[in-house]
Amino acid sequence: MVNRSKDFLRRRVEEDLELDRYKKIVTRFPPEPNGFPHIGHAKSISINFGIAKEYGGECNLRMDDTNPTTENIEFVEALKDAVEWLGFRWSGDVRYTSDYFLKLYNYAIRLIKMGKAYVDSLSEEEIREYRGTVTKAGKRSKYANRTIEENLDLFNRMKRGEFREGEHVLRAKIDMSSPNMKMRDPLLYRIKNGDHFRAKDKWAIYPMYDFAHPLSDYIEGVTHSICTLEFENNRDIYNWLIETLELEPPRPYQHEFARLNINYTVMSKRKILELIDNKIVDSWDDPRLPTIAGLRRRGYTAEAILNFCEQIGVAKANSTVDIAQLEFSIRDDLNHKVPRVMSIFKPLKVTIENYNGFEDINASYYPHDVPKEGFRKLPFSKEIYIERDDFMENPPKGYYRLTPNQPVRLKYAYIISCQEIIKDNSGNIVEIKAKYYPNSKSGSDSSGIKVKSAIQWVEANSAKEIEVRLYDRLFKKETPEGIDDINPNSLEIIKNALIEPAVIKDRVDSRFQFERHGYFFADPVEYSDKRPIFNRVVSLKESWSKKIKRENRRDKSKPKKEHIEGRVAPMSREEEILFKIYSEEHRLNREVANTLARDKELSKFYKEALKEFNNPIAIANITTNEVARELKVKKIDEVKFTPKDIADLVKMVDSGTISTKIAKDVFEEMSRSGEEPTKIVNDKGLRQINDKSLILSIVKEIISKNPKNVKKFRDGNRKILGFFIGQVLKASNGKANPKIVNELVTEELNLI
RNA sequence: UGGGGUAUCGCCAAGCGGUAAGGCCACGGUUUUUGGUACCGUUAUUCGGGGGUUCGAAUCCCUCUACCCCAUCCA
Repeated sequence: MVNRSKDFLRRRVEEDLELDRYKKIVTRFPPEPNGFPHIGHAKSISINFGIAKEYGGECNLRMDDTNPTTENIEFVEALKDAVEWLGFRWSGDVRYTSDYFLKLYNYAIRLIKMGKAYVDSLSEEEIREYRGTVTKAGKRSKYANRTIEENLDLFNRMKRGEFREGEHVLRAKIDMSSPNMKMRDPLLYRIKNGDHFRAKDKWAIYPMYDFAHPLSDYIEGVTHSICTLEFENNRDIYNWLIETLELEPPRPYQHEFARLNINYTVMSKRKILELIDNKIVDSWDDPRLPTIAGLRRRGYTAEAILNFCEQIGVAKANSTVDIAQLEFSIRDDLNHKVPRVMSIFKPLKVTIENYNGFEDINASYYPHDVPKEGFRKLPFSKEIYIERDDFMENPPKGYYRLTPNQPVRLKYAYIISCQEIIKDNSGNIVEIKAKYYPNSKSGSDSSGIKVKSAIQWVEANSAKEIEVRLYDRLFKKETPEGIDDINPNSLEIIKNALIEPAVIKDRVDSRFQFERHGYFFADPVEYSDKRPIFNRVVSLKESWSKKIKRENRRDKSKPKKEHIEGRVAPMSREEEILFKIYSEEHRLNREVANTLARDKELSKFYKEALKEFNNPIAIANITTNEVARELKVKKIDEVKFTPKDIADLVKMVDSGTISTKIAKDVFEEMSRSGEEPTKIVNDKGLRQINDKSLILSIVKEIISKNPKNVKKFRDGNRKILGFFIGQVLKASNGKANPKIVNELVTEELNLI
């Protein structure tokens, strides 16, 4: 990760720091303790704690416990645990929104006193009706005009528990016809009778998210309140509250990023809970679940998860990450960490008829490319087990393992070849009689026999039995819709797998690679010496089985989406007249004329500029492009340049004093400082260079400095022209006439 | 449908007017006592579509399209 470019959040943080908006960065991770955190939370944790760490700030862990009916202490613990396990430390103690209830209550009082909040007594259904719809404005409740005293009294009595749930709520008085539904007098407080898991029965009213969240951020001195995309609409309330309460700066700002989705799994608390309730998985820490507890129990490491979070990046586009990316991150991590051992899942007995006696073979735990040391003893005798799949009587082409006429190496031990196949009455292979080559021992092989592969094995009498749990993706569909999409084979249990004894006796690690099978983790809950249980974290990448499958797979390439062309809204009568004038009299091209005709402000601006300098096409072009951009973000009376300024700018371009490229820079400066264009050009000496010989010398210099790119050009890369033009322009501080540069560069390059 | 967002390779994702980064996946090859790893190579003449501005556009302007979010007394 050499030059990893910064994501938009980090860029914003850096900007805020540079402009001295904050002395120190404070972020927060604010989960609601109503479920176990999943890998989506890990992404948020990684962002919030990561940013705080990188910029020398702090990150708070805050339990957003404003809804007593769903929250409890078990989830608080799971959340704390997850953050710690991922390796982060929160600043100070764990925070709780419930600790701020009194402060929040006082803010509410202030809002009421300002006339900005009122107690509403509409029923739940009425409130819904009054809210209107996305296309229809809502209407305000008749209770909205209660006096401040009435509101204060009612709110106070709500707090004291004098009312039943639903009788009254506190609402902000904002705008019932706001196009943003969230701003239609949002609820601030509601009555809840049950006990809160921390505040017990102290409160009868509880703040809503939209009220508690910004204020809690403010109370904690949070600077960057980072949340997911679905809260974009809530940002208006966030700002409204802070502004309306006239809170002392510095204040926090909310920023949103896209939540994590992964294919073949589900990420929401609701859906995970559904799996637990339907007994499809055992509990929150089921190794098939994308919960942190599940991943952890499966054998994922914190490093792998953190790497994953870093790899997928942070952006604002809704996206679904391929589960293969997650699998990569754990393989990548475990590869250089864990010992390799041999295990047999489906044993096939092999009797080595010409071997007698017993020996202990010294075998390294790590392959040559893992820079770690460690050995164990591998018992060897004439009776061993190999994997059933590692022998085939009638092998397909390209099969590397043991066959009636293909020898194979027993890893760390000898080369064997098949002498006889023993079958039972129904024709199943039950045993292989083999012979070994005494001079082929690993490390001192003088047999000269070439084998295609080495396979794993265990010695029959010393091998230990283990249970292995082979986990696979939970759903068979990429985008699961429900329980019907469950992968019925998401868990395969092998009760009597065999493993070399050192794994059980020495226990050098809790994670192993079972060679050629995958990475495994001693189940932290159910493992015992009597019944050792290993979870498969992830299988190894396997090109052999894929190659076989590929042969009978059809190509199902997706057809490109068909594009539907929509209809442009028709012009009004006046617009049509304008369009006609612009395109026919002023000879503007249709697109420009169209843009101008449909936009009254632009049109007016254009006409005024035209009075100053009669060059309709040039004025129209700059108006519909540059001026239009400014008008998108500012109102007409906020822009700092006048039509005359634009006309002057065009005049300079027209006369060749400046190039269009310089004109853009001047325009930027104009809209920033409001200075006159001629002054800017003079002050900065921006006159363009038209002297051919001067430009030519720069061109030659650039060409001689970049032989590699010259070669690219000669090899047919025309786009590289842009590189040379850019370089020449840069060398002349942007002043060289780009048309001439273009001409000369092309000429020179073709000469070579 | 009003508002707010988003579109760059099969999946993520850089890019902010001057040569379309990188990772995953896939595909070849080399090394290998793991059909693993590592290493080398291949994979976007094109950035949702169409126009326009410019010497030059993924980037600026116009327009169309698709998808996501908002009408819980959830967060």
